[in-house]
Amino acid sequence: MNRLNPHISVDCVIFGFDEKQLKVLLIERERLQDENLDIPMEVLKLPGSLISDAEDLDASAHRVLLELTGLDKIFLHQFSVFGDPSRLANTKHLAWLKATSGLPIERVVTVAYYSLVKIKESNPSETLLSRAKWISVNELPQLVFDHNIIINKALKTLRKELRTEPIGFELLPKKFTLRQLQNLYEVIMGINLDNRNFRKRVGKLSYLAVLPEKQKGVSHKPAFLYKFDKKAFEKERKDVGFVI
Amino acid sequence: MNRLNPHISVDCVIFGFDEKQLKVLLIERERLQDENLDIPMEVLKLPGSLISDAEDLDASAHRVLLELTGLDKIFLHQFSVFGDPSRLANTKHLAWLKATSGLPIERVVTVAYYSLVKIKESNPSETLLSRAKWISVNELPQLVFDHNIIINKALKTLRKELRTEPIGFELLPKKFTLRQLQNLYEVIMGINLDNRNFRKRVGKLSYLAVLPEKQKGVSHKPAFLYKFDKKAFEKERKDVGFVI
DNA sequence: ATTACTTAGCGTATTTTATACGTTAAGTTT
DNA sequence: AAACTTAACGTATAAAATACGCTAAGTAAT
Repeated sequence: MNRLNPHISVDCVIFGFDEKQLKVLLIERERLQDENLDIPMEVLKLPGSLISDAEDLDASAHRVLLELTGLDKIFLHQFSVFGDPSRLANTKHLAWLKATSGLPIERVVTVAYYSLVKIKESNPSETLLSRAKWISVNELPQLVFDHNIIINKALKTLRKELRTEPIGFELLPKKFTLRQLQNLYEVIMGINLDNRNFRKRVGKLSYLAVLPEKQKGVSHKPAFLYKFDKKAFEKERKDVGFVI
Repeated sequence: MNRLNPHISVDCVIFGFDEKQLKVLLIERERLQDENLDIPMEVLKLPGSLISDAEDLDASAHRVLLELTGLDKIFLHQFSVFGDPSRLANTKHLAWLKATSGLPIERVVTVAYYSLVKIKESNPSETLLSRAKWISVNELPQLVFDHNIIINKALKTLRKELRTEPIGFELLPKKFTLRQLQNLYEVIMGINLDNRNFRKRVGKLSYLAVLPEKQKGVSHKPAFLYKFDKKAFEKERKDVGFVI
Protein backbone atom coordinates (compact mmCIF):
# COMPACT_ATOMS: atom_id res chain seq x y z
CA MET A 1 0.00 0.00 0.00
CA ASN A 2 2.92 2.27 0.57
CA ARG A 3 4.65 1.42 -2.66
CA LEU A 4 6.62 4.06 -4.48
CA ASN A 5 4.96 5.50 -7.52
CA PRO A 6 7.59 5.26 -10.25
CA HIS A 7 5.98 7.93 -12.43
CA ILE A 8 5.99 10.96 -10.20
CA SER A 9 8.60 12.54 -8.01
CA VAL A 10 9.09 15.69 -6.00
CA ASP A 11 12.28 17.73 -5.94
CA CYS A 12 13.01 20.50 -3.46
CA VAL A 13 15.13 23.56 -4.04
CA ILE A 14 16.03 24.54 -0.49
CA PHE A 15 17.30 28.09 -0.24
CA GLY A 16 19.30 29.43 2.65
CA PHE A 17 20.96 32.77 3.29
CA ASP A 18 24.21 32.98 5.22
CA GLU A 19 24.37 36.80 5.44
CA LYS A 20 26.55 37.02 2.36
CA GLN A 21 25.22 34.64 -0.24
CA LEU A 22 22.11 32.84 -1.31
CA LYS A 23 22.72 29.12 -1.12
CA VAL A 24 21.03 25.91 -2.11
CA LEU A 25 21.13 22.67 -0.19
CA LEU A 26 22.32 19.84 -2.41
CA ILE A 27 23.19 16.26 -1.66
CA GLU A 28 25.67 13.79 -3.00
CA ARG A 29 24.11 10.82 -4.62
CA GLU A 30 24.05 7.67 -2.54
CA ARG A 31 26.79 5.12 -2.99
CA LEU A 32 25.37 1.85 -4.18
CA GLN A 33 26.24 -1.60 -2.95
CA ASP A 34 27.51 -3.04 -6.18
CA GLU A 35 29.03 0.19 -7.22
CA ASN A 36 30.36 -0.01 -10.73
CA LEU A 37 28.66 2.94 -12.25
CA ASP A 38 30.74 5.34 -14.21
CA ILE A 39 29.65 8.43 -12.29
CA PRO A 40 31.89 10.37 -9.97
CA MET A 41 30.67 10.38 -6.39
CA GLU A 42 30.81 14.14 -6.26
CA VAL A 43 27.81 14.50 -8.50
CA LEU A 44 25.22 16.55 -6.66
CA LYS A 45 21.47 16.52 -6.87
CA LEU A 46 18.46 18.21 -5.42
CA PRO A 47 16.87 16.48 -2.49
CA GLY A 48 13.88 14.64 -3.85
CA SER A 49 12.07 11.38 -3.94
CA LEU A 50 9.53 9.40 -5.83
CA ILE A 51 6.19 9.90 -4.16
CA SER A 52 4.52 6.99 -2.51
CA ASP A 53 1.18 5.79 -3.72
CA ALA A 54 -1.09 7.10 -1.02
CA GLU A 55 0.79 10.31 -0.44
CA ASP A 56 -0.19 13.82 -1.39
CA LEU A 57 2.38 15.83 -3.32
CA ASP A 58 2.81 18.46 -0.64
CA ALA A 59 3.16 15.73 1.94
CA SER A 60 5.92 14.12 -0.11
CA ALA A 61 7.80 17.36 -0.31
CA HIS A 62 7.41 17.96 3.41
CA ARG A 63 8.68 14.47 4.08
CA VAL A 64 11.77 15.00 1.96
CA LEU A 65 12.40 18.25 3.78
CA LEU A 66 11.92 16.84 7.22
CA GLU A 67 14.34 14.05 6.49
CA LEU A 68 16.91 16.45 5.18
CA THR A 69 16.72 19.47 7.42
CA GLY A 70 14.97 18.22 10.51
CA LEU A 71 12.61 21.14 10.09
CA ASP A 72 8.94 20.48 10.31
CA LYS A 73 6.68 23.39 9.55
CA ILE A 74 8.56 25.14 6.89
CA PHE A 75 7.99 27.47 3.97
CA LEU A 76 7.36 25.29 0.95
CA HIS A 77 5.88 26.35 -2.39
CA GLN A 78 5.18 24.25 -5.41
CA PHE A 79 6.42 26.30 -8.33
CA SER A 80 6.62 24.14 -11.43
CA VAL A 81 6.48 20.74 -13.02
CA PHE A 82 9.14 19.26 -15.21
CA GLY A 83 7.95 16.58 -17.55
CA ASP A 84 10.08 16.65 -20.65
CA PRO A 85 10.12 13.01 -21.82
CA SER A 86 13.88 13.23 -22.26
CA ARG A 87 14.68 14.81 -18.93
CA LEU A 88 16.16 11.56 -17.65
CA ALA A 89 17.99 10.87 -20.88
CA ASN A 90 21.44 10.83 -19.33
CA THR A 91 22.06 7.07 -19.36
CA LYS A 92 24.58 7.03 -16.55
CA HIS A 93 22.36 8.95 -14.18
CA LEU A 94 19.38 6.90 -15.22
CA ALA A 95 21.19 3.66 -14.50
CA TRP A 96 21.89 4.96 -11.05
CA LEU A 97 18.30 6.00 -10.47
CA LYS A 98 17.07 2.57 -11.50
CA ALA A 99 19.57 0.91 -9.22
CA THR A 100 18.68 3.00 -6.16
CA SER A 101 14.95 2.77 -6.58
CA GLY A 102 14.89 -0.83 -7.64
CA LEU A 103 12.04 0.09 -9.97
CA PRO A 104 11.58 -0.05 -13.73
CA ILE A 105 11.80 3.68 -14.36
CA GLU A 106 10.45 4.87 -17.68
CA ARG A 107 9.28 8.41 -17.49
CA VAL A 108 9.20 10.52 -14.38
CA VAL A 109 7.38 13.78 -14.10
CA THR A 110 8.73 15.77 -11.20
CA VAL A 111 6.89 18.36 -9.18
CA ALA A 112 9.29 21.05 -8.03
CA TYR A 113 9.07 22.92 -4.75
CA TYR A 114 11.16 25.67 -3.34
CA SER A 115 11.72 26.14 0.31
CA LEU A 116 13.19 28.89 2.46
CA VAL A 117 15.00 27.92 5.61
CA LYS A 118 16.89 29.67 8.36
CA ILE A 119 20.26 28.01 7.95
CA LYS A 120 21.37 28.46 11.54
CA GLU A 121 18.13 27.21 13.00
CA SER A 122 17.89 24.14 10.79
CA ASN A 123 18.99 20.88 12.27
CA PRO A 124 19.70 18.20 9.71
CA SER A 125 20.15 14.66 10.94
CA GLU A 126 23.77 13.61 11.21
CA THR A 127 23.69 10.99 8.50
CA LEU A 128 22.26 13.30 5.93
CA LEU A 129 24.39 16.22 6.91
CA SER A 130 27.45 14.30 5.86
CA ARG A 131 26.12 14.07 2.33
CA ALA A 132 24.47 17.50 2.18
CA LYS A 133 26.17 20.72 1.16
CA TRP A 134 25.14 24.35 1.00
CA ILE A 135 26.28 25.64 -2.37
CA SER A 136 26.13 29.26 -3.44
CA VAL A 137 23.74 29.82 -6.32
CA ASN A 138 26.58 31.60 -8.09
CA GLU A 139 28.86 28.59 -7.95
CA LEU A 140 26.66 25.71 -8.95
CA PRO A 141 28.41 22.79 -10.61
CA GLN A 142 26.66 20.63 -13.13
CA LEU A 143 24.03 18.55 -11.38
CA VAL A 144 22.22 15.36 -12.34
CA PHE A 145 19.45 15.32 -14.91
CA ASP A 146 17.71 18.69 -15.33
CA HIS A 147 18.37 19.87 -11.80
CA ASN A 148 20.25 22.97 -12.93
CA ILE A 149 17.23 24.00 -14.94
CA ILE A 150 14.99 23.41 -11.95
CA ILE A 151 17.15 25.60 -9.73
CA ASN A 152 17.20 28.38 -12.29
CA LYS A 153 13.45 28.42 -12.43
CA ALA A 154 13.25 28.33 -8.65
CA LEU A 155 15.51 31.36 -8.48
CA LYS A 156 13.41 33.25 -10.95
CA THR A 157 10.31 32.40 -8.98
CA LEU A 158 11.91 33.41 -5.70
CA ARG A 159 12.93 36.79 -7.10
CA LYS A 160 9.47 37.38 -8.42
CA GLU A 161 7.72 36.38 -5.23
CA LEU A 162 10.09 38.46 -3.17
CA ARG A 163 8.68 41.56 -4.84
CA THR A 164 5.19 41.04 -3.60
CA GLU A 165 5.28 38.62 -0.71
CA PRO A 166 6.88 39.02 2.70
CA ILE A 167 8.94 35.87 2.42
CA GLY A 168 12.43 37.27 2.92
CA PHE A 169 11.94 36.82 6.65
CA GLU A 170 11.86 33.07 6.17
CA LEU A 171 15.53 33.18 5.31
CA LEU A 172 16.58 35.25 8.32
CA PRO A 173 16.79 34.30 11.98
CA LYS A 174 13.62 35.00 13.95
CA LYS A 175 15.25 38.13 15.28
CA PHE A 176 17.15 40.14 12.76
CA THR A 177 18.50 43.62 12.14
CA LEU A 178 17.37 45.95 9.40
CA ARG A 179 20.83 45.69 7.92
CA GLN A 180 20.44 41.94 7.56
CA LEU A 181 17.12 42.43 5.86
CA GLN A 182 18.60 44.96 3.47
CA ASN A 183 21.55 42.70 2.66
CA LEU A 184 19.16 39.89 1.89
CA TYR A 185 17.27 41.94 -0.66
CA GLU A 186 20.44 43.30 -2.17
CA VAL A 187 21.99 39.88 -2.59
CA ILE A 188 18.96 38.04 -3.88
CA MET A 189 17.71 40.75 -6.18
CA GLY A 190 21.17 41.84 -7.25
CA ILE A 191 20.55 45.50 -6.53
CA ASN A 192 21.86 48.23 -4.29
CA LEU A 193 19.54 49.96 -1.89
CA ASP A 194 20.06 53.28 -0.19
CA ASN A 195 20.29 52.45 3.46
CA ARG A 196 18.42 55.53 4.65
CA ASN A 197 15.54 55.13 2.25
CA PHE A 198 15.33 51.45 2.92
CA ARG A 199 14.86 52.13 6.62
CA LYS A 200 12.23 54.73 5.99
CA ARG A 201 10.37 52.32 3.80
CA VAL A 202 10.36 49.32 6.04
CA GLY A 203 9.83 51.57 9.05
CA LYS A 204 6.30 52.17 7.79
CA LEU A 205 5.45 48.48 7.65
CA SER A 206 3.07 47.56 10.41
CA TYR A 207 4.19 43.98 10.38
CA LEU A 208 7.84 44.65 11.07
CA ALA A 209 8.10 44.96 14.83
CA VAL A 210 11.04 46.36 16.79
CA LEU A 211 12.04 44.34 19.80
CA PRO A 212 13.38 45.87 23.02
CA GLU A 213 16.66 44.12 22.32
CA LYS A 214 19.87 44.88 20.58
CA GLN A 215 22.37 42.89 18.62
CA LYS A 216 25.17 41.39 20.70
CA GLY A 217 28.78 40.51 20.09
CA VAL A 218 29.46 42.99 17.33
CA SER A 219 32.38 45.38 17.42
CA HIS A 220 30.39 48.48 16.60
CA LYS A 221 27.14 50.14 17.58
CA PRO A 222 24.65 47.33 18.00
CA ALA A 223 21.43 47.56 16.04
CA PHE A 224 17.94 46.94 17.31
CA LEU A 225 16.45 43.57 16.53
CA TYR A 226 13.20 43.20 14.63
CA LYS A 227 10.77 40.42 14.01
CA PHE A 228 8.17 39.71 11.36
CA ASP A 229 4.66 39.91 12.75
CA LYS A 230 2.68 37.52 10.62
CA LYS A 231 -0.68 38.37 12.13
CA ALA A 232 -0.19 42.07 11.59
CA PHE A 233 0.72 41.34 8.01
CA GLU A 234 -2.39 39.35 7.33
CA LYS A 235 -4.55 42.10 8.79
CA GLU A 236 -2.89 44.85 6.85
CA ARG A 237 -2.80 43.12 3.54
CA LYS A 238 -5.00 45.11 1.29
CA ASP A 239 -5.18 44.86 -2.43
CA VAL A 240 -4.04 48.13 -3.81
CA GLY A 241 -4.84 48.66 -7.45
CA PHE A 242 -2.96 46.81 -10.11
CA VAL A 243 -0.11 47.17 -12.49
CA ILE A 244 -0.43 46.46 -16.15
CA MET B 1 4.83 4.20 -28.70
CA ASN B 2 2.06 6.73 -28.57
CA ARG B 3 0.24 5.09 -25.75
CA LEU B 4 -1.55 7.19 -23.20
CA ASN B 5 0.18 7.54 -19.88
CA PRO B 6 -2.49 6.68 -17.31
CA HIS B 7 -0.71 8.44 -14.45
CA ILE B 8 -0.48 11.99 -15.68
CA SER B 9 -2.96 14.33 -17.27
CA VAL B 10 -3.22 17.97 -18.25
CA ASP B 11 -6.25 20.16 -17.65
CA CYS B 12 -6.77 23.59 -19.17
CA VAL B 13 -8.68 26.46 -17.68
CA ILE B 14 -9.51 28.51 -20.74
CA PHE B 15 -10.51 32.06 -19.91
CA GLY B 16 -12.42 34.33 -22.24
CA PHE B 17 -13.83 37.81 -21.82
CA ASP B 18 -17.05 38.82 -23.53
CA GLU B 19 -16.94 42.54 -22.59
CA LYS B 20 -19.09 41.97 -19.56
CA GLN B 21 -17.96 38.83 -17.85
CA LEU B 22 -14.99 36.59 -17.40
CA LYS B 23 -15.84 33.15 -18.68
CA VAL B 24 -14.39 29.67 -18.71
CA LEU B 25 -14.71 27.17 -21.51
CA LEU B 26 -16.11 23.91 -20.22
CA ILE B 27 -17.22 20.77 -21.98
CA GLU B 28 -19.88 18.21 -21.40
CA ARG B 29 -18.56 14.76 -20.77
CA GLU B 30 -18.71 12.40 -23.70
CA ARG B 31 -21.64 10.03 -23.98
CA LEU B 32 -20.47 6.46 -23.84
CA GLN B 33 -21.63 3.60 -26.02
CA ASP B 34 -22.97 1.37 -23.34
CA GLU B 35 -24.28 4.25 -21.39
CA ASN B 36 -25.62 3.10 -18.09
CA LEU B 37 -23.71 5.34 -15.78
CA ASP B 38 -25.62 7.17 -13.15
CA ILE B 39 -24.30 10.60 -14.08
CA PRO B 40 -26.39 13.33 -15.66
CA MET B 41 -25.16 14.32 -19.11
CA GLU B 42 -24.99 17.93 -18.12
CA VAL B 43 -21.99 17.41 -15.92
CA LEU B 44 -19.26 19.71 -17.11
CA LYS B 45 -15.52 19.37 -16.98
CA LEU B 46 -12.38 21.19 -17.90
CA PRO B 47 -10.90 20.30 -21.25
CA GLY B 48 -8.07 17.95 -20.54
CA SER B 49 -6.48 14.68 -21.46
CA LEU B 50 -4.11 12.05 -20.27
CA ILE B 51 -0.72 12.80 -21.76
CA SER B 52 0.77 10.41 -24.21
CA ASP B 53 4.01 8.68 -23.45
CA ALA B 54 6.37 10.57 -25.67
CA GLU B 55 4.73 13.94 -25.27
CA ASP B 56 5.94 16.93 -23.34
CA LEU B 57 3.50 18.44 -20.86
CA ASP B 58 3.27 21.77 -22.63
CA ALA B 59 2.76 19.97 -25.89
CA SER B 60 -0.13 18.02 -24.41
CA ALA B 61 -1.78 21.17 -23.20
CA HIS B 62 -1.34 22.82 -26.59
CA ARG B 63 -2.83 19.78 -28.24
CA VAL B 64 -5.90 19.88 -26.03
CA LEU B 65 -6.29 23.55 -26.77
CA LEU B 66 -5.90 23.20 -30.48
CA GLU B 67 -8.51 20.49 -30.59
CA LEU B 68 -10.92 22.55 -28.60
CA THR B 69 -10.51 26.09 -29.81
CA GLY B 70 -8.85 25.71 -33.17
CA LEU B 71 -6.28 28.18 -31.91
CA ASP B 72 -2.66 27.38 -32.37
CA LYS B 73 -0.22 29.78 -30.83
CA ILE B 74 -1.98 30.77 -27.75
CA PHE B 75 -1.26 32.09 -24.29
CA LEU B 76 -0.78 29.06 -22.05
CA HIS B 77 0.74 28.96 -18.58
CA GLN B 78 1.28 26.04 -16.32
CA PHE B 79 0.18 27.18 -12.90
CA SER B 80 -0.19 24.22 -10.59
CA VAL B 81 -0.27 20.49 -10.10
CA PHE B 82 -3.04 18.65 -8.39
CA GLY B 83 -2.10 15.30 -6.97
CA ASP B 84 -4.25 14.61 -3.96
CA PRO B 85 -4.56 10.80 -3.93
CA SER B 86 -8.29 11.14 -3.37
CA ARG B 87 -8.95 13.68 -6.08
CA LEU B 88 -10.65 11.07 -8.27
CA ALA B 89 -12.54 9.59 -5.34
CA ASN B 90 -16.00 10.23 -6.79
CA THR B 91 -16.85 6.71 -7.87
CA LYS B 92 -19.37 7.68 -10.52
CA HIS B 93 -17.00 10.03 -12.25
CA LEU B 94 -14.17 7.57 -11.91
CA ALA B 95 -16.20 4.83 -13.53
CA TRP B 96 -16.82 7.13 -16.42
CA LEU B 97 -13.14 8.05 -16.73
CA LYS B 98 -12.15 4.40 -16.78
CA ALA B 99 -14.75 3.68 -19.42
CA THR B 100 -13.70 6.51 -21.74
CA SER B 101 -9.99 5.92 -21.47
CA GLY B 102 -10.19 2.13 -21.52
CA LEU B 103 -7.30 2.13 -19.07
CA PRO B 104 -6.90 0.86 -15.53
CA ILE B 105 -6.84 4.23 -13.81
CA GLU B 106 -5.45 4.27 -10.29
CA ARG B 107 -4.03 7.62 -9.44
CA VAL B 108 -3.76 10.55 -11.79
CA VAL B 109 -1.70 13.62 -11.10
CA THR B 110 -2.88 16.47 -13.25
CA VAL B 111 -0.87 19.41 -14.45
CA ALA B 112 -3.06 22.49 -14.71
CA TYR B 113 -2.69 25.24 -17.29
CA TYR B 114 -4.56 28.41 -17.77
CA SER B 115 -5.08 29.98 -21.11
CA LEU B 116 -6.34 33.34 -22.32
CA VAL B 117 -8.23 33.49 -25.58
CA LYS B 118 -9.97 36.10 -27.64
CA ILE B 119 -13.44 34.64 -27.69
CA LYS B 120 -14.49 36.24 -30.95
CA GLU B 121 -11.36 35.24 -32.79
CA SER B 122 -11.36 31.63 -31.61
CA ASN B 123 -12.67 29.04 -33.96
CA PRO B 124 -13.57 25.77 -32.33
CA SER B 125 -14.24 22.80 -34.52
CA GLU B 126 -17.94 22.11 -35.06
CA THR B 127 -18.04 18.81 -33.26
CA LEU B 128 -16.48 20.16 -30.13
CA LEU B 129 -18.38 23.38 -30.17
CA SER B 130 -21.58 21.46 -29.69
CA ARG B 131 -20.28 20.10 -26.41
CA ALA B 132 -18.40 23.19 -25.27
CA LYS B 133 -19.87 26.07 -23.31
CA TRP B 134 -18.59 29.39 -22.08
CA ILE B 135 -19.66 29.70 -18.47
CA SER B 136 -19.24 32.82 -16.37
CA VAL B 137 -16.84 32.33 -13.48
CA ASN B 138 -19.56 33.70 -11.23
CA GLU B 139 -22.04 31.04 -12.22
CA LEU B 140 -20.07 27.85 -12.16
CA PRO B 141 -22.03 24.69 -11.41
CA GLN B 142 -20.44 21.76 -9.69
CA LEU B 143 -17.94 20.14 -12.02
CA VAL B 144 -16.38 16.68 -12.10
CA PHE B 145 -13.64 15.67 -9.68
CA ASP B 146 -11.68 18.63 -8.31
CA HIS B 147 -12.23 20.87 -11.32
CA ASN B 148 -13.88 23.62 -9.28
CA ILE B 149 -10.80 23.78 -7.10
CA ILE B 150 -8.60 23.96 -10.17
CA ILE B 151 -10.58 26.85 -11.59
CA ASN B 152 -10.45 28.74 -8.32
CA LYS B 153 -6.71 28.48 -8.23
CA ALA B 154 -6.49 29.49 -11.88
CA LEU B 155 -8.53 32.59 -11.10
CA LYS B 156 -6.32 33.51 -8.20
CA THR B 157 -3.28 33.07 -10.41
CA LEU B 158 -4.78 35.12 -13.20
CA ARG B 159 -5.56 37.99 -10.85
CA LYS B 160 -2.08 37.92 -9.46
CA GLU B 161 -0.40 37.80 -12.84
CA LEU B 162 -2.60 40.57 -14.14
CA ARG B 163 -0.99 42.92 -11.66
CA THR B 164 2.46 42.56 -13.04
CA GLU B 165 2.21 41.12 -16.53
CA PRO B 166 0.65 42.62 -19.65
CA ILE B 167 -1.63 39.69 -20.25
CA GLY B 168 -5.01 41.40 -20.28
CA PHE B 169 -4.55 42.04 -23.98
CA GLU B 170 -4.72 38.33 -24.64
CA LEU B 171 -8.39 38.44 -23.72
CA LEU B 172 -9.29 41.37 -25.96
CA PRO B 173 -9.56 41.59 -29.72
CA LYS B 174 -6.35 42.62 -31.46
CA LYS B 175 -7.74 46.11 -31.76
CA PHE B 176 -9.50 47.40 -28.70
CA THR B 177 -10.60 50.63 -27.06
CA LEU B 178 -9.32 51.94 -23.77
CA ARG B 179 -12.79 51.49 -22.37
CA GLN B 180 -12.67 47.78 -23.15
CA LEU B 181 -9.33 47.51 -21.45
CA GLN B 182 -10.62 49.32 -18.41
CA ASN B 183 -13.72 47.13 -18.23
CA LEU B 184 -11.54 44.07 -18.39
CA TYR B 185 -9.51 45.11 -15.38
CA GLU B 186 -12.58 46.19 -13.48
CA VAL B 187 -14.38 42.91 -14.07
CA ILE B 188 -11.49 40.56 -13.44
CA MET B 189 -10.06 42.37 -10.46
CA GLY B 190 -13.43 43.32 -9.06
CA ILE B 191 -12.54 46.98 -8.65
CA ASN B 192 -13.66 50.35 -9.94
CA LEU B 193 -11.19 52.53 -11.78
CA ASP B 194 -11.45 56.24 -12.40
CA ASN B 195 -11.74 56.55 -16.13
CA ARG B 196 -9.61 59.70 -16.36
CA ASN B 197 -6.81 58.39 -14.22
CA PHE B 198 -6.87 55.08 -15.97
CA ARG B 199 -6.36 56.81 -19.30
CA LYS B 200 -3.52 58.87 -17.96
CA ARG B 201 -1.88 55.80 -16.63
CA VAL B 202 -2.07 53.63 -19.69
CA GLY B 203 -1.35 56.64 -21.86
CA LYS B 204 2.20 56.57 -20.56
CA LEU B 205 2.78 52.97 -21.56
CA SER B 206 5.09 52.78 -24.52
CA TYR B 207 3.70 49.43 -25.54
CA LEU B 208 0.11 50.54 -25.93
CA ALA B 209 -0.13 51.96 -29.42
CA VAL B 210 -2.95 54.08 -30.84
CA LEU B 211 -4.11 53.13 -34.28
CA PRO B 212 -5.33 55.63 -36.88
CA GLU B 213 -8.73 54.00 -36.66
CA LYS B 214 -11.88 54.43 -34.70
CA GLN B 215 -14.51 52.14 -33.37
CA LYS B 216 -17.44 51.52 -35.71
CA GLY B 217 -21.10 50.75 -35.29
CA VAL B 218 -21.57 52.37 -31.93
CA SER B 219 -24.30 54.87 -31.21
CA HIS B 220 -22.07 57.41 -29.55
CA LYS B 221 -18.74 59.08 -30.06
CA PRO B 222 -16.47 56.34 -31.37
CA ALA B 223 -13.23 55.75 -29.51
CA PHE B 224 -9.80 55.27 -31.00
CA LEU B 225 -8.56 51.73 -31.30
CA TYR B 226 -5.34 50.59 -29.66
CA LYS B 227 -3.10 47.61 -29.96
CA PHE B 228 -0.57 45.96 -27.69
CA ASP B 229 2.96 46.31 -29.03
CA LYS B 230 4.76 43.27 -27.71
CA LYS B 231 8.18 44.30 -28.98
CA ALA B 232 7.94 47.68 -27.35
CA PHE B 233 6.96 45.98 -24.14
CA GLU B 234 9.93 43.68 -24.13
CA LYS B 235 12.27 46.58 -24.74
CA GLU B 236 10.81 48.74 -22.04
CA ARG B 237 10.59 46.10 -19.38
CA LYS B 238 12.86 47.20 -16.67
CA ASP B 239 12.99 45.86 -13.19
CA VAL B 240 12.07 48.63 -10.86
CA GLY B 241 12.89 48.00 -7.27
CA PHE B 242 10.89 45.60 -5.23
CA VAL B 243 8.05 45.48 -2.78
CA ILE B 244 8.29 43.71 0.51
C1' DA C 1 -31.98 71.88 -37.31
C1' DT C 2 -32.17 71.75 -32.56
C1' DT C 3 -32.06 69.24 -28.37
C1' DA C 4 -31.10 65.38 -25.59
C1' DC C 5 -28.19 61.71 -24.65
C1' DT C 6 -23.98 58.98 -24.31
C1' DT C 7 -19.33 58.01 -24.14
C1' DA C 8 -14.60 59.91 -25.43
C1' DG C 9 -10.97 62.55 -24.04
C1' DC C 10 -8.24 66.50 -21.80
C1' DG C 11 -6.78 69.14 -17.65
C1' DT C 12 -5.56 70.82 -12.91
C1' DA C 13 -4.87 70.70 -8.01
C1' DT C 14 -3.57 67.75 -4.11
C1' DT C 15 -1.73 63.98 -1.75
C1' DT C 16 1.24 60.21 -1.38
C1' DT C 17 5.30 57.80 -2.35
C1' DA C 18 10.00 57.38 -4.00
C1' DT C 19 14.68 59.22 -4.54
C1' DA C 20 18.92 61.72 -3.41
C1' DC C 21 21.91 63.06 -0.18
C1' DG C 22 23.72 65.36 4.59
C1' DT C 23 24.47 64.61 9.44
C1' DT C 24 24.68 62.91 14.20
C1' DA C 25 24.84 58.99 17.58
C1' DA C 26 26.48 54.90 19.88
C1' DG C 27 29.13 51.55 20.25
C1' DT C 28 34.22 49.00 19.79
C1' DT C 29 39.26 48.95 19.16
C1' DT C 30 43.82 51.14 19.45
C1' DA D 1 40.94 60.19 23.85
C1' DA D 2 41.25 59.41 19.07
C1' DA D 3 40.09 56.48 15.22
C1' DC D 4 36.91 53.54 13.32
C1' DT D 5 32.53 51.36 12.16
C1' DT D 6 27.80 50.89 11.67
C1' DA D 7 23.17 52.67 13.40
C1' DA D 8 19.78 55.99 13.00
C1' DC D 9 17.46 60.43 12.00
C1' DG D 10 16.28 64.32 8.79
C1' DT D 11 15.29 67.45 4.83
C1' DA D 12 14.65 68.83 0.14
C1' DT D 13 13.10 67.34 -4.44
C1' DA D 14 11.06 64.58 -7.94
C1' DA D 15 7.74 61.35 -9.45
C1' DA D 16 3.51 58.90 -9.16
C1' DA D 17 -1.15 58.17 -7.65
C1' DT D 18 -5.64 60.13 -6.60
C1' DA D 19 -9.68 63.19 -6.76
C1' DC D 20 -12.49 65.73 -9.37
C1' DG D 21 -14.24 69.42 -13.29
C1' DC D 22 -15.03 70.09 -17.80
C1' DT D 23 -15.35 70.00 -23.02
C1' DA D 24 -15.76 67.29 -27.48
C1' DA D 25 -17.75 64.23 -30.85
C1' DG D 26 -20.67 61.31 -32.20
C1' DT D 27 -25.95 59.10 -32.51
C1' DA D 28 -30.97 59.30 -31.77
C1' DA D 29 -35.27 61.67 -30.94
C1' DT D 30 -38.24 65.76 -31.66
